[in-house]
Amino acid sequence: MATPSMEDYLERIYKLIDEKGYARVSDIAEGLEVHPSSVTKMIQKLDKDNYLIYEKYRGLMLTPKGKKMGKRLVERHQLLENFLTIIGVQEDNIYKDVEGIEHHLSWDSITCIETLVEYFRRDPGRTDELLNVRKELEADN
Amino acid sequence: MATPSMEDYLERIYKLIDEKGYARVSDIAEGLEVHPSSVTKMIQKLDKDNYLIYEKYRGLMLTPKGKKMGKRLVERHQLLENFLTIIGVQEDNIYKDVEGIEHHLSWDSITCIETLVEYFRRDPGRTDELLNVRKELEADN
DNA sequence: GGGGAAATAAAGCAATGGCTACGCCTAGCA
DNA sequence: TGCTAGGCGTAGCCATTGCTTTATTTCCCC
Ligand SMILES: [Mn+2]
Ligand SMILES: [Mn+2]
Ligand SMILES: [Mn+2]
Ligand SMILES: [Mn+2]
Repeated sequence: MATPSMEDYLERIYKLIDEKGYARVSDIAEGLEVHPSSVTKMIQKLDKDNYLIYEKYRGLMLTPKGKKMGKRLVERHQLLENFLTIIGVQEDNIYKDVEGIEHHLSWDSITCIETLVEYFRRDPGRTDELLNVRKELEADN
Repeated sequence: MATPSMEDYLERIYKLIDEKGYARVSDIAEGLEVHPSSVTKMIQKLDKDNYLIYEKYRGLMLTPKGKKMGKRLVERHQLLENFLTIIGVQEDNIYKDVEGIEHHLSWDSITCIETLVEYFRRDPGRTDELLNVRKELEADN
């Protein structure tokens, strides 16, 4: 099982490879706001757990396992951002909240949230009605 | 700011006082599945942070701050359980997921989830429609 | 007053993951 | 082709968190 931090690294690495074709230590470090030496250490851990193949000074390649997991992690993060956006959470809170909760939800829960997001996507009227509920609750207090 | 573990202790303490009128070290320990010495230590920390007033061998009393926070924590936990239940997460996953995410959501997010739960509560037809979306998605794959 | 249960203190441990300092590699330029 | 700057890696260290073990203290009730 990957720790929260391992997931954050893997997520970032997958995204970098997806967008730029490669993931350098310095880019990972910058993205996660840690020092490069921390990245090297974590990469070695991810290698040991077979998420990627690492060659010193040569870069890294995600294994099938790492690719699959990375993809899921990136999608999960995006899904949760969408979810919080839909239910009306303030922009400035979303990223931090997602960074926190993403590591603590079962895949069962993720699937259910996916369904929920799709539910609101299919009929924008539903979002309007949700907003109405919100307004009523605010008026009440 | 309280750490996740501090929140878990405070939540449990509030609940015990609410249900039995008092919170003994051994009950707290049992509920959280830790040793009594761990409880004593954490109680001292909570005392230092003014969530409660602690007298050795005499028990503890929540301060207004502690009461207020404890109440919010218990309600937050319950809300999140309701939320996951509504969207169709399996019983067996709910407790663990809630235990994890509850510490990582802003109060803004909590409020929005409250609204969402109320949205489904007001019209059970909405839950049915959500279930329909789910079935369609399942049929698709 | 004594026995036993409950609570506390002290010490230490393990996991995690960050940082600093310094040394090593290599791409790319001179 | 050799140098070197900057990227990368290693080693050692530290902070945090929260738990355990063990030993001692206190309380309560007989
Ligand atoms: Mn994260
Ligand atoms: Mn993320
Ligand atoms: Mn919890
Ligand atoms: Mn809880």
